[in-house]
Amino acid sequence: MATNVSKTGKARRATIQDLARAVGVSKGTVSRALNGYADISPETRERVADAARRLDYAPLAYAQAIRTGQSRALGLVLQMEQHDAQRPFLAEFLRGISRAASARNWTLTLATAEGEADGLETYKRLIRERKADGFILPRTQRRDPRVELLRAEGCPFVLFGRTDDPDGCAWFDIRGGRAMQDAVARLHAMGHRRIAFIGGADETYFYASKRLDGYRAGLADTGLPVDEALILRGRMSVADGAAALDALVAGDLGATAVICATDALAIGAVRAARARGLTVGRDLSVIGYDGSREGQTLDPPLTTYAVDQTNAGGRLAELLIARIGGAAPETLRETADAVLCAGGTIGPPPSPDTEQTIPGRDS
Amino acid sequence: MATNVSKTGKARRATIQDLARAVGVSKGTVSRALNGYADISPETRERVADAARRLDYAPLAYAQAIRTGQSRALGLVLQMEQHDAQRPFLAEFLRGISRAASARNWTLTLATAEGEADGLETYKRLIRERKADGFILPRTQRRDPRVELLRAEGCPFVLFGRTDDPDGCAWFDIRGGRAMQDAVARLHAMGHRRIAFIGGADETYFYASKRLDGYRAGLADTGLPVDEALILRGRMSVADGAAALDALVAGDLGATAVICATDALAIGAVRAARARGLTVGRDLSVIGYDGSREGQTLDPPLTTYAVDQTNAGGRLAELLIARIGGAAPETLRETADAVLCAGGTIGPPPSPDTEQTIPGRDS
DNA sequence: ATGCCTTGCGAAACCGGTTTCGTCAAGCAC
DNA sequence: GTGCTTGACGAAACCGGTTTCGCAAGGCAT
Repeated sequence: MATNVSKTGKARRATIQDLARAVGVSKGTVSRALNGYADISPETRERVADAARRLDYAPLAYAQAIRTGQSRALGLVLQMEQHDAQRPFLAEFLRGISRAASARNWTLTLATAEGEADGLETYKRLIRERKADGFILPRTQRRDPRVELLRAEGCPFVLFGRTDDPDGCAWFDIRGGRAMQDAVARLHAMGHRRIAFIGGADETYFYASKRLDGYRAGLADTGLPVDEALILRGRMSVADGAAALDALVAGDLGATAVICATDALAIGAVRAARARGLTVGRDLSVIGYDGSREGQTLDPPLTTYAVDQTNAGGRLAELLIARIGGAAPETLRETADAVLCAGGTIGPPPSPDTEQTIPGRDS
Repeated sequence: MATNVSKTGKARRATIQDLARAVGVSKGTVSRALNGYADISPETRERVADAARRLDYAPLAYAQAIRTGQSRALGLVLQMEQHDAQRPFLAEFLRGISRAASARNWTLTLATAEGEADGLETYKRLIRERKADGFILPRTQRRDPRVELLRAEGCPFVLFGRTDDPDGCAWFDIRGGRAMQDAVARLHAMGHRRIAFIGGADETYFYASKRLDGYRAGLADTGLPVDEALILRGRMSVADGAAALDALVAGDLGATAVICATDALAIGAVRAARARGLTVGRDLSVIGYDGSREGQTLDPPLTTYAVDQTNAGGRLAELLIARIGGAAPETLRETADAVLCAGGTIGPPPSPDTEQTIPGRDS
């Protein structure tokens, strides 16, 4: 009559004791069997595993945590002041993390913060109360106070992006610079010779500076000269993109293509170009970076480099779990490339000169 | 020399034992003092509180959980197939939850699921392993399998929205129907007499049916007849909105205004109207619902009813914590209204008749 | 047969809290 | 002064796991 139903009639979880009784061994043996200790006979291990399946037993992470100090929870703190960029991808990013975490029976603990200072306080609180065993740090800066804090606290973490001082850091990064470089090559191959760049003014973020570097590298690869006048900076909003394009046209610098460090900038550029009566993809080529939904709902859709946020979240979760497990950070560094997402906003340059206007010359 | 620094030199958390020693009482007394038991003298309580502050002591939620069964974690499962609608607001919604939760020293455990079946499995897993003490259910359906599951499991939950059978349910809901009703009244006051409605085809969601009800109620209030031909249904995408507007114009039903159940539909309607050469806000009035960013970046911005997602998340967290604390669900039911967010997409109807075309008659 | 090493498991301590129970001293009524 | 109640706290059990330690049984060499 000993069932796992309490007096209230509600089904009760099986505990490790129940399992031990069912198998006829001590609970210490059950624990060691489930955790892969070597001093358990294969036969006993098998019987324990069977019984666990039958009784639908799973250990409580928080009960384990009290002894092991680990609660199998990944931490993520979203800083809400960074509106624009993070928002569109959030759901996919979370999906990636959550999927990878659940697959290994970890969970995701999420918090939000209102600014940098509040963010740091939030990390401290979560660490002090051990709400997470480690953290994923989105949108890293070149010099990132969060990294310094977590390093000092001895708390495991993984960067989404990179930082200037890689000491003790594990990361997953998308090589945005490489995408910019590829963009230059592509546009050059199409015939463009005056290629402008609209990037972020704020190079405290690692990715912002890397994208500009990539643009420069692309010019170097193709042998095009760097013209600083073709490099425009703004914040990362749509309006900034529009303003930059206006400045570019007003400067009359002969640019036939514009590479934008983000889709938001690119969307602004496309709008401003249209407002001036230019047909994007013919009179002017525009290429973005992000693979945002908004860019794809443009008509024609924006040519851009898409980032797989679900994959990024998943890899970050895996890396962090490994890091918490004790792997050396140096062994936990991965990068991936953004992939070109063909749209309709690039094409050969218009033909002010002879080259492409000679009839019949299409060999 | 007894400090809270371990051999490794890393700062160690103060435990309840440390605190007990510092005050000179037993750890049971400390626990009871901190948890507000009556059998502790005011003086002792004060000394314990002081020492806790000095030692920067906070109990570990998972150590408490092992005895109390509660880990002070709110659960949220996002179902990823519901792309469009949930995504734009996600960050703000999470912010609301997280803020309210942290204020009471709770945390948010987040998981994602790929579909309804996977979602239910996810809830089961989280419940079985007690990863959360209760759940916030976003996007409730009229008959919601999650509600049935949680009810059966005896696990506390709060709905964002409502459901047909309110038994045992706590909720926070935005009265979308009331917004639709208000929209009709407003348009009627401007002079519109033929007001169409573009809504969702799928009335398994409570809110979809409520919005249509609201539209009908608005017509009834103003004495306008219900013309079923003016009620169009689609899924909730931009394309559906465009298709519905096309159908409306093709039907030549004399509609001068369109109320849309979501901003996505409204954006589609605006686009389709423009494609036909209509000036929205003059030739045709369009009004949406959601307060989405996309709607506000239209030019002119969409007139819509905005939902405060941060507040919704916050209220839901509060209600759920109260529910977990044992409050009766009937006492935990709140509603709020969406607020009109004035844009430029509505105006008086165009004047096919004399009324508004008589020159000089602008008294 | 003896001694030694290995294998496999039980017993018990332990993690950091909560809660029950018992007890001692003070206060009060008589 | 005695008996009873009350207030305030300590001791210890407890929650559900993990980990250490010790020991018995069996195998092997001698």
